[in-house]
Amino acid sequence: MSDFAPTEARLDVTRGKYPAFPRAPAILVRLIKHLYKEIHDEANAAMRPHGLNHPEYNILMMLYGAPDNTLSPSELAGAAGEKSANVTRLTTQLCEKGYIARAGSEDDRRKVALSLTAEGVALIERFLPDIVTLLQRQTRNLSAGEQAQLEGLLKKMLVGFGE
Amino acid sequence: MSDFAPTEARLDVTRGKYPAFPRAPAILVRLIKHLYKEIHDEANAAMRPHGLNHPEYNILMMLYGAPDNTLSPSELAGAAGEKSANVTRLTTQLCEKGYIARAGSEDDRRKVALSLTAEGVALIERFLPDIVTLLQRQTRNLSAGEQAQLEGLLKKMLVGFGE
DNA sequence: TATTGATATTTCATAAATGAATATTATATT
DNA sequence: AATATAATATTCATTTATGAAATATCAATA
Repeated sequence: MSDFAPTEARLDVTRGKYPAFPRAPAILVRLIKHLYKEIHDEANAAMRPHGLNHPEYNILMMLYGAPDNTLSPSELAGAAGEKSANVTRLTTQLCEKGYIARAGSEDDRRKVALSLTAEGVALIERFLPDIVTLLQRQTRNLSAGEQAQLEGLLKKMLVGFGE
Repeated sequence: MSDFAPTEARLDVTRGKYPAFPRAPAILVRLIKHLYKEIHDEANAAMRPHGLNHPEYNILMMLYGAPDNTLSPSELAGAAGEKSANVTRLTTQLCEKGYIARAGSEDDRRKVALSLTAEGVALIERFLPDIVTLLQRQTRNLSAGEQAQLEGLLKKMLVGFGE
């Protein structure tokens, strides 16, 4: 599932009817959407054998990337790109599975500290080989230089949001 | 919401613990995810005044881009990047709202033809100005050349999926 | 022509995500 | 200090999305 030609053809039809429709931005947005869906689906499939889905994987990885394996729900929401209500649900699930732990924060009693448990870390290190394989497959068509270039352009685009 | 520095910091922590984690691919995937979430949220917000959400918008636009404003559910699923079960639900909703119509196909009676109604076309042309504005804002940090470059790299990456 | 296998779509039960409202604590202002 | 404002998390009702199974049709072939 990676033929983008039909998408371009549809865009041409659209522009025939509505010439103001901006070709390049529309294509970019559609490409990002398609890539994300693929990433999401493949990550879901890769994580299923481990009893997780893509968003849960992400939550765990954000905590794994925190210096002390701990983040607050709002930090986690920003890091994982999830809405806070969803973070509550996801972390509750992960707590029930024993991979993370909840604790109140002392300095700011509004905050909650979400930390990986030893089991959580063990799980992560068990599935990471699969993820490494997946990431490398998903980017195998791009050279190192192209990856760097793409990274720069995506970052630049991202800055334009929410301002 | 567009500061990507914390993401990179987290990736460094991750790589400190698990050096095999590939930096560039991981960053790319996270960037795409963040961009998609922003695109999704902003499109949802932009479409709300028109009584639609982002996936419904997409369905309509895929039909608008079809030569005769008609596609089958499976074509629509591929075009919009939605699962077929979801396409059934979305198109049922849009039918109920009067924007698209369902008809059986004569040559292949398994197929269903989904077509924009006149109302559907009118709706699209009512909201398109908002979308044009949105698309231009979302890509305003990229020059035309950069947009073309980004398009090329994303397409190249997309080819790597599902093979 | 039966039979087998593939394709197209929908149904259904379940899971996942959202927006709005709420409760609680912190911070700023007067 | 009292009050208003902002930030943090959660709850809840609703919407949206998923995977697996079911239904119907077509296409090939034995």
